[in-house]
Amino acid sequence: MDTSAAYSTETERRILQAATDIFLLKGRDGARMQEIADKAGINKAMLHYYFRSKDKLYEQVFIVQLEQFFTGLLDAIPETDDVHAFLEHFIDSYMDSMAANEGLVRFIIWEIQSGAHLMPAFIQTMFSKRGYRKPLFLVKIEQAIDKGQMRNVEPVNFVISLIGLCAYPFIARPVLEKVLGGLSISSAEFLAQRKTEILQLIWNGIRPE
Amino acid sequence: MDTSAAYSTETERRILQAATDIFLLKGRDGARMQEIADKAGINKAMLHYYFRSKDKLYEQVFIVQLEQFFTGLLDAIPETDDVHAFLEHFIDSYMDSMAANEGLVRFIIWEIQSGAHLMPAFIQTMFSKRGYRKPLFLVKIEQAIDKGQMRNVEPVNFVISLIGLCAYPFIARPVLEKVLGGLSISSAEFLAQRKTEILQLIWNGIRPE
DNA sequence: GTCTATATCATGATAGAC
DNA sequence: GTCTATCATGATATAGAC
Repeated sequence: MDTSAAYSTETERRILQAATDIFLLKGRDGARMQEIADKAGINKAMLHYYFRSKDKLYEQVFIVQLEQFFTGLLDAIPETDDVHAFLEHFIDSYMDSMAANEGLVRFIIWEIQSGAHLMPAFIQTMFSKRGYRKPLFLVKIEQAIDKGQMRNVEPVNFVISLIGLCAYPFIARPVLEKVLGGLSISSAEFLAQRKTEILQLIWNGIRPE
Repeated sequence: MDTSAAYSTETERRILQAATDIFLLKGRDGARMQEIADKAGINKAMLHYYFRSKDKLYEQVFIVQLEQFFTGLLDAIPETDDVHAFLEHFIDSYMDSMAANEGLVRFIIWEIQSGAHLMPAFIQTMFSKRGYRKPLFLVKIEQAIDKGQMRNVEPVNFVISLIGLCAYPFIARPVLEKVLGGLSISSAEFLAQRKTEILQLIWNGIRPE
């Protein structure tokens, strides 16, 4: 009776895995149904049998990947009340996550630059799964300001700064690695140095006046 | 005798302008030769007559646009020796430039995410035009450190931070504007607020210990 | 230089036999 | 459910008349 079980046949999982690999590597437009079929070890007709169209297939991949990404981001928000420890842990987790998922970063940027059309629907889904609550991040910042642990920054703007500092090296990776010959963004050396610099910059930057 | 003049016929300029508009709007893959031809007021055959292929046409557009972008970036580096004024002026110019060129930002990000394959050749071109010199930015920072005007940051890492703080809102624009309902990244209000926050964050963040 | 018509090809999608 | 064969479309690119 459980018809939803049919939604996860072995074949279907193989297709989704192959589609994920290809879409993350080549992007929505660059991906070819033939290539996905080959990688999944089936023929094109089966792709359309299981998923109606390329768009539908892409949408499935998108939802799974973004859920994974945001879950990771939320999990990187520690519970501690100490602002310094909070920042240090977040920066550490978030950057490690990006360093380990080059394809996912590229995928998300592609999607954003294409207009982020799937975003609103995705956010709706996340909300209905987790229930709406004010982002923990903003709450933490407001608390820290109230306690006088940091100066009166505009919380949203501050989050943009923090995320930007962490994410930018990965966004610009291809240029940086080409221009600064020999640099590897994901190398332990660069990552460690970058984390330290971000933390120092932020930590000094938000000190109460 | 001046055959190079033939390289800038009215038709050719119309084509380049149309191609620029379309490529910036739709990206390399999304752009259609037919659409470019329509916009230029000619037919497809002429595109291939003047530019051999779509790739060649794209490359021309790419070079012109990137030269424009980097020239703007370099022009945004003021001569002043005062670190605070230097940062303030750079942040101001750079962000205004991005706010006014949404299409160009998207174009560059697309190109970067596709692997930045045209970058090395482009940088070569820039060097041979301007001659190599150590980036003024790095020189300024090293001087400021020597003079004790800022703490001993790693210069390259600092530049990445500064550019990241300025550029990230524009990179993430589609998401930010969708998630934070009503926010307009290019609005005078947001820009002014953001510039102030970046300058304060950076300025506090690099104070000598 | 400019146009029409067409070659050539790749892709997403489907029909229909088994 | 699975396969082969094929359609329909839309793209780049070119041939050839004017």
